[in-house]
Amino acid sequence: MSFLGKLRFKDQTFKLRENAILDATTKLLAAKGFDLITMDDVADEVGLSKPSLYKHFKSKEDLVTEAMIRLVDEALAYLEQQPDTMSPLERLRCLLEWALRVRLGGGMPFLPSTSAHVRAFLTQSLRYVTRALKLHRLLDQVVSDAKRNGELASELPNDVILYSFYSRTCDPAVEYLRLYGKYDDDAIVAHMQSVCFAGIGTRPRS
Amino acid sequence: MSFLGKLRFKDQTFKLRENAILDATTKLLAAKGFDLITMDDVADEVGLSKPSLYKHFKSKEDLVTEAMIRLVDEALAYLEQQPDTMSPLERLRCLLEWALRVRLGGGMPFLPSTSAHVRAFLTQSLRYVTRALKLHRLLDQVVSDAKRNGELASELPNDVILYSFYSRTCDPAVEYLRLYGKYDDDAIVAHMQSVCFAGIGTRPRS
DNA sequence: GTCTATATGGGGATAGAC
DNA sequence: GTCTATCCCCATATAGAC
Repeated sequence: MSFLGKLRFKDQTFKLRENAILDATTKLLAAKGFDLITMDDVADEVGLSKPSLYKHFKSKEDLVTEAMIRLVDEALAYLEQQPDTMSPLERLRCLLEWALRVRLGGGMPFLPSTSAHVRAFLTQSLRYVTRALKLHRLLDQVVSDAKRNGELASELPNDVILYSFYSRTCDPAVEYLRLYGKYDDDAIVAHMQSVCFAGIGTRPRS
Repeated sequence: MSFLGKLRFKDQTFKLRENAILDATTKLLAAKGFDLITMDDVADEVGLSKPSLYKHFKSKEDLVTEAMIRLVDEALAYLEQQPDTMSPLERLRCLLEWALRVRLGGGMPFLPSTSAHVRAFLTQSLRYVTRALKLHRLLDQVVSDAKRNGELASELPNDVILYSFYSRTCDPAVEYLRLYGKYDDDAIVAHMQSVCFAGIGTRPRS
């Protein structure tokens, strides 16, 4: 609860409620996607009425934007918390694991590939774009380091690696593996990491 | 036009119009996604009025289902047309290239990962599911063959390989590479194939 | 089978009382 | 700031003339 700082009591409860709303939004977004969510759904999930929602967020798009911003902030926080001793490759492996486990736990993937509409209004939000860019720049540096270390394919351009990495965090294969493959979370994470870094082709014998 | 067979003239024009509608639907689906398409959009694109659309397809969901079915049929046709001399790995490489080029040309990815809603009603359609399953079984055999040949990672289960492969055909990385990476189609296909089969990690020296 | 015109319903957003 | 009740747009789907 440290994020509350020294707010007055009323402001604290306000912040807490806002976070509860964002939690519900995140959960519903993961489950149903933007277009299938109604503001009534969110209100019901939080145990609030719809008009109260609009006191906190001025529109559905604004609400979702804030949820996405919070998610990127969490990713940034996760990166910063990694110990300096970690190799670049380990950083990426762990970040992928973190993102996958967030999803498997009912959270959201942090790339809005799901909907052209969502992508459109997110890129309109300066606050979102700023954070996304910051994350992108940090990871770009990690990728450069990893290539220099010989931990990532130096023949691939950085952006190819990065976009592929992002795509793995929101890969629909995860849902299919859980639904039809009946794997548990650990197995799914392991397989996704394996495919992400080594592909589906034959690997060199170790 | 051989698909028209020996239909009477009226039935032929009917079939042709139906195909034009499906073409428009496919194009719009790729561009905007299911939720953002309106039946007016489709009608305008074909040069028809909305009620006429409903003479051909009884609902928006039905329309989209038919478009997806046609797409899976095209994938099946593409597979069958491959020469017997092709290795299993080559079959997969070429199928991936085919799917990616369909997308890059304004077409649709053949996995409905885009929307929970779309996935829901597609899996309700027996005709769609039947075809999707047929494609899945065919590819499962190809994967088994490739593993036996030492062309694919034998340590990965078939379904992990297959779902990963499907995901590459509708990978959002493609759009990002085109939009922000400024790669041409050939480069995008090459990079996506490279990442799909060898991952982003260090590759063995050749 | 094609059109113009219209019905229907759902969901985003708000008015106004408390 | 929270609620109940309501507005109103928009998109799916249809009625009915030709």
